[in-house]
Amino acid sequence: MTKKPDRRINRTRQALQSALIELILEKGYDAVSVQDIVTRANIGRSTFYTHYSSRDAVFSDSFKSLEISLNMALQQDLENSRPAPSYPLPYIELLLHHIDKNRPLYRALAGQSGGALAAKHIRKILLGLVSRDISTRNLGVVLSKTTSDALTHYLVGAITDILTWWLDHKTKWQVAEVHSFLTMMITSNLESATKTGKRLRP
Amino acid sequence: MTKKPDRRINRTRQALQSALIELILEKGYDAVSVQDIVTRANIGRSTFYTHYSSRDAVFSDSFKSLEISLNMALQQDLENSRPAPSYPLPYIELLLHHIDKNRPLYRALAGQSGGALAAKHIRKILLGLVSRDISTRNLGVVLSKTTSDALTHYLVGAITDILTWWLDHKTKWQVAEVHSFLTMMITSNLESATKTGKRLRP
Amino acid sequence: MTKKPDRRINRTRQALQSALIELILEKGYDAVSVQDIVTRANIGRSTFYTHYSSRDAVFSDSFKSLEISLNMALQQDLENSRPAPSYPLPYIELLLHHIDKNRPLYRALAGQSGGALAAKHIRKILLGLVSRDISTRNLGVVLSKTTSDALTHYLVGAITDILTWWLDHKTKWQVAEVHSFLTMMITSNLESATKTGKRLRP
Amino acid sequence: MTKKPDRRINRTRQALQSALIELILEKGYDAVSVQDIVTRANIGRSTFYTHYSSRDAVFSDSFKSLEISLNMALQQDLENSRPAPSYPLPYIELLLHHIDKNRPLYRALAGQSGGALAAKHIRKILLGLVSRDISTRNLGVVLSKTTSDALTHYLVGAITDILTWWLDHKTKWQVAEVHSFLTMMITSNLESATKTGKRLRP
DNA sequence: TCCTAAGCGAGACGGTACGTCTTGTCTTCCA
DNA sequence: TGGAAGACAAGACGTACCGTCTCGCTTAGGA
Repeated sequence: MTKKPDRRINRTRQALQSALIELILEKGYDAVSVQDIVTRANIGRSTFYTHYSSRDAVFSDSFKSLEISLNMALQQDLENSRPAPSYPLPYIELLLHHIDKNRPLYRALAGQSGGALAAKHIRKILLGLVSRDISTRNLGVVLSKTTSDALTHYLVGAITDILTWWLDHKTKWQVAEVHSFLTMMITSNLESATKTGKRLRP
Repeated sequence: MTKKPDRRINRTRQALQSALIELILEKGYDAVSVQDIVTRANIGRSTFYTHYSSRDAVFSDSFKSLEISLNMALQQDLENSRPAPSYPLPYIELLLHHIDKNRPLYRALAGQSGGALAAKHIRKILLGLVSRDISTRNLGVVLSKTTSDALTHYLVGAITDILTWWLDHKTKWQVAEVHSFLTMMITSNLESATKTGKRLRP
Repeated sequence: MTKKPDRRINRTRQALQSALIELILEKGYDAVSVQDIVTRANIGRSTFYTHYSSRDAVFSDSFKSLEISLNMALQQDLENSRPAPSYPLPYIELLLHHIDKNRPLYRALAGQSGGALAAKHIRKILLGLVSRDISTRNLGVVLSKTTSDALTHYLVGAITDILTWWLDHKTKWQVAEVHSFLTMMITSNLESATKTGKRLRP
Repeated sequence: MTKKPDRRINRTRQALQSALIELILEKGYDAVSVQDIVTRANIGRSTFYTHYSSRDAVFSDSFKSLEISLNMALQQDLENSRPAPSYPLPYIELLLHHIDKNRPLYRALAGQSGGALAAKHIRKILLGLVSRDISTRNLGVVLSKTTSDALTHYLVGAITDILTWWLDHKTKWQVAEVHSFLTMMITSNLESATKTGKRLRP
């Protein structure tokens, strides 16, 4: 028999996450201490530790909600575009819009340990999506496991760096332009990999 | 008239750098404290701070020697391959060998704040080299400044992620295979960018 | 509504004070560092600083208990001896006994910065008592404010130096003998001041 | 064969002493470090330790010159007033003038460890003078050794405290008034001691 | 509706590491 | 080659966080 959870718990976690985000925007991730968070959230120090093991855990939890909604949207998008996606990686656009909307937060994270954490999460999401994409396209048939792994990492690295670069140069390009650029580049990589794979395994 | 520097200074810095590297290999970057370093190096705490402002500064200094020697080698390589480099980014191979040789160190850095620092340095070096490469190939003529910037970051991100990935999967590929894969991918990106550039600016 | 104080606080302060006294007796005041105290007391360094601002503050606090009990005893004594104290400064005897009992501690303080601190406290106590005594005797009526101030400091200085001298020469005199000597000297000063005062203000 | 002392030595010591005095006047004794002194004096750190063992040693050395000149003056004064000094302790006046002239320095020392040092020196001088004075007056004949010791410390303590008190209350009394007050008090103590001594040893 | 378990704030506590400061020794370089 | 300059080892200082803990108060949810 599962007990009904105390509803205060979510209130507390929400308060901590909000406080953290506020503080990141104010001072940057690295300057935020656990003490800062609990003070801002009007939460006792020990209460913090009953919910989270560290500042990073709060951040990851905050991120998880983004992660879930993003994943859901991407999933949706992926299914809609079947069976023939006219261009590769349709979910990239979603990601671009997500970053565009949360630019102040991502800017406050940039170059700090929170940035690395966020990048890790995004990379993880992308890795899953890109690798599935590559399988779907039957590139796996013509590529060895290692090669398709490498291809995946190549693309993920390229995309995340473009995102990071774009984060600090919004003025230069709109979402559409970044998207178009990435589409072009990724397409060329996919084609090149296909050709080479075919040549190697006729 | 500049004063002759006390030769003890270099001895001290060398001792600190060696101690740091040793400790990174033993415990991982994040677990190494300033006190650990000075204890291992038999250096007084205050002496540490007369030479470096932080642990990261020691690490960056250690890295600088690598950076210089790498840059020199790359420079050399670049000049030798003129006027017609048969394949793009000849210096990539050097980088791969460098990482292959220092694999234990890079592994100890991976995922820790030292890893981010190292990645930052390598990224900086690559950014310089790749952007110069792109100019040399006269892609600058057919590409807008922003597009060639994006291309540069695309390639740099792709390369660094491949390096990171390879760092943890040595068994899969030898240097030659990584090099060949990168050459293929980068070539396709460069060609694609050229074509698109030409189409846009006939 | 006043908050109930955490009872751990007194435990901690008591531990710090005891540790300090122990260490003074072992090494002398000046050789005792904050680190020594917290190590001996099994107290965290930061906890020390939440309670006291320095080693001297701990010592002053230790002293305060003596101060209070001494003052209370002196007060008591003063009231009992009314209305006609047969000899001046009856509380001196108490002070002599106090020092006699704590001789090892005072010896360990002598000549060190703790000695100066202790002397300052005792001087302060004496200043209060002597100046009140002088007022009580109506010397204030015949003496100007400045003269009675000077008289107070004259007597306080004389008494404290006798105490210090006696501290290192216990063998020579017992409490009774010091007391009798001081009574004689002080009496002569009080009489002389009275006469002179009367002569000046008939 | 005694070596001719290097003239530079005195120059160096003089520089260190002057620097110390300057710094005491600027920041107070306790805030002055060895590094401060050598920096101000334009002297190398090791050179400092060639000449003095500590900051206090420099101060004592500075003081010694005062001490010598004071002692000489006192000696002179003592001889002139023979065989029948009309009032006790003629040298007190000299001391008062000395303090009056160096008031800024003594104020900067007050309450700090330098103050204790200075007081120690002055006390030592006074002890010598007072004890000789008491012998001269043949009080030694009527008083036991211990009693005359006690009398000496009683007077010395009283005088030094009056000096300290006066240091911070210049406005109240001029040298003459302090001198007259001390004469009165001391006289009464000497007479009282003589009477008691005679009564005890008829 | 009460009452009991839990969530919670407050903050004391033992620790660890920090960067600064001062001391006294020891090495290097220069005149 | 002797002494000034200053690099160095040592270690205390006061600060900032950390993660654990103890303590009462409040409050939600089941009896």
